[in-house]
Amino acid sequence: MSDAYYLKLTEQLRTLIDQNAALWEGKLPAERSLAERFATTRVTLRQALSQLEMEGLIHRSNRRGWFISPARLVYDPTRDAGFNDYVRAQGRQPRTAVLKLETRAHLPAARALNLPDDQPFHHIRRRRYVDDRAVLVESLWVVPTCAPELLDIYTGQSLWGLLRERWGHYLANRSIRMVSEALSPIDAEELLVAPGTAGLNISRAILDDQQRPIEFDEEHWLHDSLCISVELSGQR
Amino acid sequence: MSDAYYLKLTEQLRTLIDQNAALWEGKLPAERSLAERFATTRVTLRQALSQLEMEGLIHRSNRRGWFISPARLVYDPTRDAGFNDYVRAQGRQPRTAVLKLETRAHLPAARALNLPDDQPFHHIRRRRYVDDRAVLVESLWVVPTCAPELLDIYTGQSLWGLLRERWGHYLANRSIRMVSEALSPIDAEELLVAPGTAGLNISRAILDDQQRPIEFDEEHWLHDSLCISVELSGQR
DNA sequence: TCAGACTTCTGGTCTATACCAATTAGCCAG
DNA sequence: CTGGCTAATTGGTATAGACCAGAAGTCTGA
Repeated sequence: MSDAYYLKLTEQLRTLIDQNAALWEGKLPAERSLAERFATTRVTLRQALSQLEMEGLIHRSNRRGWFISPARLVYDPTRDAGFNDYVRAQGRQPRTAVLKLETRAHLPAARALNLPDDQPFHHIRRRRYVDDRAVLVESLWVVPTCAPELLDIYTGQSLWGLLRERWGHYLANRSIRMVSEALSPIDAEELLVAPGTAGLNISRAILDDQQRPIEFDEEHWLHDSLCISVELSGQR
Repeated sequence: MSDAYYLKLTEQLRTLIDQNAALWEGKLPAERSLAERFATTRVTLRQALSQLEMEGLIHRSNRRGWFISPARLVYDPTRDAGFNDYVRAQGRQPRTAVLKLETRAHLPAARALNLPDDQPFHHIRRRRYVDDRAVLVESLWVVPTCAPELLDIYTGQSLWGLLRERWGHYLANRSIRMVSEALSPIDAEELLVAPGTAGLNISRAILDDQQRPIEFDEEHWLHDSLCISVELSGQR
């Protein structure tokens, strides 16, 4: 049972990776050569690699091979510090690419904000990077009356900052949901990973201090690239 | 690329499961019979099943086969409502089994609470069930001076309730961390699943209102059995 | 020097098969 | 009906080999 070869292989690979991380510059040797080195099949080798992938030690990019995963980004979804700020605060390099700007209806957003099913939203879709690795894609659905000219002026900055400073919205009530998932083919492609890769879905519904709906957003993270951290003090 | 057969198979299985959920009483047919039905190999069939497993639609128990996963439990790790309470509030049946009671040092707990490495703790290890399915194992590490006779009187009730009511502790400062993981062989065995199954690690360090360390705990959940939900309002 | 075509390498997918060990189902005796 | 043994079933693991398409590296000609 627990004497399965692929589990031993997993351990051997783990130490091998530790030792040669610098030498390999973050990229593992080809599967075929690793399989040969351990005198096994690619199938079994891949089973072991998948274990390490689930642990978050390594990951693969498209068809380019296996890479050693960098340290996880620490992220507090309850704070509205901008992505750029807290990535830099951890000594990493953030980047954002805007993938889509449009206005249309979206059922999950409508449901989450208690609006009619055909309610239109300003939709922003963007991909975020840490040190040039794409780690998440997200879709933001903003109630148009809260930010009328949003799509004309948006160029990749912090949306919550805009909502607060330009339109004076007070993002008072946030309802946050986190679920592990398998990335959809669409999300996976935008993140340059295989469809079905493990991910984490974080979505928020945001209302102002008078319970008026403002925004709904949905983030799809690579599971190995973040560590969620929440600090609570005082009340209750 | 996206025309892979196992992805189509995944979709076919998804609808097949939807249709026959009641008929099968929660347990899928044998892999060999499913593979035959779809005229493919067990290898490919298992690849498709693994996809659905990652999505959280199905799961497997030990060597007993594939089962349809029940709805996720909604869980707010920032509240200290007892497990039993919120499981019942969702119309499910909770159960707890105490696996171990001991006093010893534990490095991660000491680190998290800023105590010396050799600091001893009262250690409680328990397994929790929802509707008779084991969904998590957890270890609690309590500073002995905060609850001297804990191990003598503990019989499976709410630990936080005890700390509050019996010893008058005010659990004011909580630092929570959530990370996806692959379940260790030990955790996996205690949950009756295969080693390396996808899981979610939730750990908390708890201090009182004067920053005195009280407790550290670490939960290992099956990834498909929970939906984390946090509600925030007002401040900031 | 450089863009573009060609070749090689490599990961992604799939088939076919086999053995083991744990679970389950069936059978039999008490 | 029950307890225990046996046999069939089934999931977990592993081998060996194959093809494809994308990525990377190489060569060529302008």
